[in-house]
Amino acid sequence: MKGENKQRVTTQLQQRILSLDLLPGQPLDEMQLSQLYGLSRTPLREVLQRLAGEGYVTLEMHRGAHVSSMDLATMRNFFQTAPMVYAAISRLAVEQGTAAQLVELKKIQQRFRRAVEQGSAMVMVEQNHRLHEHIGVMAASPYLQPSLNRLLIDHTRMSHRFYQTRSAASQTRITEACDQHDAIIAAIESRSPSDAVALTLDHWELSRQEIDKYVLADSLPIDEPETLEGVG
Amino acid sequence: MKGENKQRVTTQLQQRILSLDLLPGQPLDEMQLSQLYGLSRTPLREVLQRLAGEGYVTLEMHRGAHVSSMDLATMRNFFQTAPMVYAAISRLAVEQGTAAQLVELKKIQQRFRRAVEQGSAMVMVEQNHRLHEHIGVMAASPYLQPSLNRLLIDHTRMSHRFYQTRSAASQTRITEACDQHDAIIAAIESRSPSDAVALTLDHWELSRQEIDKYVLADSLPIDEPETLEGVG
DNA sequence: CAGGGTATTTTTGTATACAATTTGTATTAT
DNA sequence: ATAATACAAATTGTATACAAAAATACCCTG
Repeated sequence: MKGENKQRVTTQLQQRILSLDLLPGQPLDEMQLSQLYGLSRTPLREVLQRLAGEGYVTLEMHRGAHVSSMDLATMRNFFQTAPMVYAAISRLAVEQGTAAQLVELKKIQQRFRRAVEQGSAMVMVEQNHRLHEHIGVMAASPYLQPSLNRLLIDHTRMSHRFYQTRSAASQTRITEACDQHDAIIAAIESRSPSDAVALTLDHWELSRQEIDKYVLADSLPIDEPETLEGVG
Repeated sequence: MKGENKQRVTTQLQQRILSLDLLPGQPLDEMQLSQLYGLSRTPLREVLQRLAGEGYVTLEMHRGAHVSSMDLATMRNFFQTAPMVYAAISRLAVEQGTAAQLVELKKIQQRFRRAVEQGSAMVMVEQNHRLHEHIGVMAASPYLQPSLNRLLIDHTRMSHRFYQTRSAASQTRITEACDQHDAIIAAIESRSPSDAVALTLDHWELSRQEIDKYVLADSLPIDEPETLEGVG
């Protein structure tokens, strides 16, 4: 089982980037990483190429790999794009998701809620990411998923502040977000696309309010619940 | 300039896949490709990893690379996703595109129109792809672009039939599509997002009608012109 | 003659060695 | 003292050689 090593390193690097252990813009030394993970440079470079394709890192000719940065221009774009994609993904998840996937989704939400109760920010960030990523899997859209995943990379990296609960108010917001997860899951289970979309947008708004303090931007027109529904 | 070789091979493989010279599902032999392009296996594998990240090929453990396939399930998904993403990209292109990019866009359209006049299907397919890809670049959205590019890969591969002009009717449709390009460009130039979106959806409908003969599916609710505009 | 299992061949995955490019530094000339 | 250039060090890109896994062919057995 030597081949699975590469997948392990890929996952680990993804997590280190999402957890801000590797900061945006930080250069990644091939030699250093290869001996850290006990892998030679050849497969490690392939991992980096893959991560570049997924948006975690950027590669420049003869200049190596850097953790993808988050400048203000891209963050503005983030606010314009996220609600539309999230809403579409939620709708598709309702329509395409399987029962088995719903079970898995509930498991992730359980882990998230436990983390909330224990106040462990790191686990919250991770499980929140997994939850939304899994909704993306349920949507089963090879076309939208890459955009969702790119959004989630930056959303998760920005969300660290959200879960750094210092005040009672932020604790309330976290609990609210957790309840929203349950509501979204219920909407998916009851096969109600419009509910899922509306709840997803609520969830987005809550998250947005926190981050908005740093960057302001208008959203694109997004999924409008009851127009064009089943017209074709 | 040995480093540019890799980029050349990447571009060439992309084009061979888009032109159906390499068919969906077709296995890609590393050794064969490497000596065809005069590149050793190491960089060629990195090219394949990159192409996998972009959706051109799929990689399986110990089983090599295959050209991405197009089954019915994903095609249904294609019809659900494409109009929404295309509309959003057009809107962003209006808002974000620069003057220089508009000049380049017109150049591509010129090449496309010339191909239409000369009836060279292959060039039409290629330039049509470039045109929509360039609108994606103008949108300057690192989040939506990967989805657009994945859509365009399959859209271009499906569009070959569209440009195989046998009847006078299909010739008419091609001319109409060409005129729609001009209209979209004009909308971008006059900075009218709603026009650009409406025209893009018209353009999509024309393309869709051709492909619809093979797969039928309803679209997601898509960009609704004047709702929620500048509310936040 | 058919089926299963083993050996052979082919193909993929990895490591190491080498070449080329970039970056940092020191020296020199103005 | 500062700027420019040449030189040195480090890092990335590529090729080749080797190891492991899968596909195939072959042989043996029933």
